[in-house]
Amino acid sequence: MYLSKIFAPRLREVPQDADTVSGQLMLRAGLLRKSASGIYTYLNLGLRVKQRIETIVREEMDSHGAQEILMPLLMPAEPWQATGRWDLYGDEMFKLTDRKGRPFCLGPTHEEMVTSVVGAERHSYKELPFNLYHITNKYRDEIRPRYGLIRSREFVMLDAYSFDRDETAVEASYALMVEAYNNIFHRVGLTFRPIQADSGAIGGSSSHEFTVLAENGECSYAACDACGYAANLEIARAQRSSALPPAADSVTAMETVATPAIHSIVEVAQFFGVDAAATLKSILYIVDNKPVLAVVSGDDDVNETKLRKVVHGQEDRLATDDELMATLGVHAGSVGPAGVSVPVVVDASVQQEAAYIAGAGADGFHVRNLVPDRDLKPAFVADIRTVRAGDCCPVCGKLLHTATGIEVGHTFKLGTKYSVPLHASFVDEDGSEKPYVMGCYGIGIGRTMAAVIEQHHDDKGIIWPTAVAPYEVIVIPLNKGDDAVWHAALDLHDALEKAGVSAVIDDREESAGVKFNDADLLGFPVQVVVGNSFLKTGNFEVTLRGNKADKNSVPAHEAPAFIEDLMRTSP
RNA sequence: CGGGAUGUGGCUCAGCUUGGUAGAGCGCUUGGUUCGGGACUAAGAGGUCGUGGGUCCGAAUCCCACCAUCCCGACCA
Repeated sequence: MYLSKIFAPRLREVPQDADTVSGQLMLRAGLLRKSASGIYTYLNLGLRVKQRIETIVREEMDSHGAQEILMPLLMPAEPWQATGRWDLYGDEMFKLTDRKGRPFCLGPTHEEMVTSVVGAERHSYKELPFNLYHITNKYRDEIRPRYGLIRSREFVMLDAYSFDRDETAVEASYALMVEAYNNIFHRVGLTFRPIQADSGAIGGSSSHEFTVLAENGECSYAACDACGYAANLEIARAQRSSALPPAADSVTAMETVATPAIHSIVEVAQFFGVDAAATLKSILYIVDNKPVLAVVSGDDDVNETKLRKVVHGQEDRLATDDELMATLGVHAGSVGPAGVSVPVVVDASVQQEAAYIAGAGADGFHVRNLVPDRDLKPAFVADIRTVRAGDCCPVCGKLLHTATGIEVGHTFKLGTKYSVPLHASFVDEDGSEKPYVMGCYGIGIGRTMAAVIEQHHDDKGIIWPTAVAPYEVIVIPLNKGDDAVWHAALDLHDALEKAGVSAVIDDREESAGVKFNDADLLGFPVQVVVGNSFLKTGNFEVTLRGNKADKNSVPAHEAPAFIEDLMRTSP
């Protein structure tokens, strides 16, 4: 391919609205153009990468027993209403109506659709298990699209759905998909780790996220290097390791202290001359329209996901100032946990026998010597704190660290959450109809592409892993005016193409510097320079984009074989 | 949804305070010179100044509304 013929307009300057390395590089290298916030056009080079990732995904899916289908993006509302997600998804779902006024949506995912398709037939247990997957666009009207392809409103996703006879059988289907996922992410060149995760809006019993380490990650997790425990911060557990409050003197009663203009935990700790760990933080939440007071150690943060689970809620949010006033008669800053009329959830790491300082439940006052065991009447005592770096691993007790990553894949065990409401059932051995036990498995293709760039770039540009590179080799003839150079370069290019190696030749009238910089920006794994050294010695200069220091001087006739060999032995 | 910012040739931005009819660099076209890490030179093309309205003799500039984009927040008492 002639470089001048590829529609991949490069940008010298960083586009103003790109907020991540991958986003900038995709725009700069001409892989992508933005159409609207969170909506992109894949230009040719970007499409090629996308297709290569999809090919790897298909190969692994097929070899792990899944079969490809294709479901519509535009879906009727009924199945969504049947599972309750029509409302649950809320504004995040792109909804529309047809000319007759019938409601439709642009699918944010496809559980309802596959389950309806499968449920329309009546299978025998003998035909189980089976797994259906497809790769298409998904639509989610994100509150705030961000990070280029990492959080967009239209995105390409693989999703696979397994159908099993029972809870035992689903384990095997799940394991198969986890294996396929591991293979896929290895093959595309990502370093990643599977972490335990919340199942969120999809629902279901357990789930894992496949997370690649990246600064621009949209997901935070805690991990233990000693035993391998890793979990999304939404659900991560830990042994609290920070300072403890002073032990209680059981005789001393709770005492109210005037604390004018003292609001934050930092101010409270300073005022009383204690560590933040000796204070309690009381925060009023509204969970499913009912108030719940969450109480954690002053140096901790409430984990809303955990809180929601404790009280079996669906949605939660912070109470507004007005609600706070109406419910507890106090402003933020003096909210206290003692003697309140709303349900109180106390974090399990709060010391029951210790003396804490907390808000007094009246503006401008705090209390000291609050002993939880004596002074609080919690509805629940449960783990509702967010894990922090420095906490200890819940499994082995070693130090936990936290990091952010990009969630590129997610696997869920769904149970019968969809098969029951959508009446998807099979006939079991005893002749009875039973709902399928389902699993679902998703991979963000565009996100994977972005993650690959996040992990494989330098200050010059992209460094594509060979497995997903839009082209594998770029041939750079310098001195285009010199016929010998040009023809040698073209011969190499043709020989590579004939050998099945995708190659680009930089046929432009540009100075050497421009060609080198563009080659580095575009990031094709192998660069071949045909220039002065060729004129002197007849050799090409072959380098890997990821290791420019190693220059290989290769005789022209040996170059194709050398390059193929080089690609085979490098990532 | 709240707060903030921005919107000017393809890109990055200046001009706006103090209204007088639009600029730079990059990119693009043509010619010449260059030719191993973003060359030089000459000549050129290219702009409804986000949209609509208002003020004014006159608006990119001032005022209002809307739209779009981005950032921050919705994370804490």
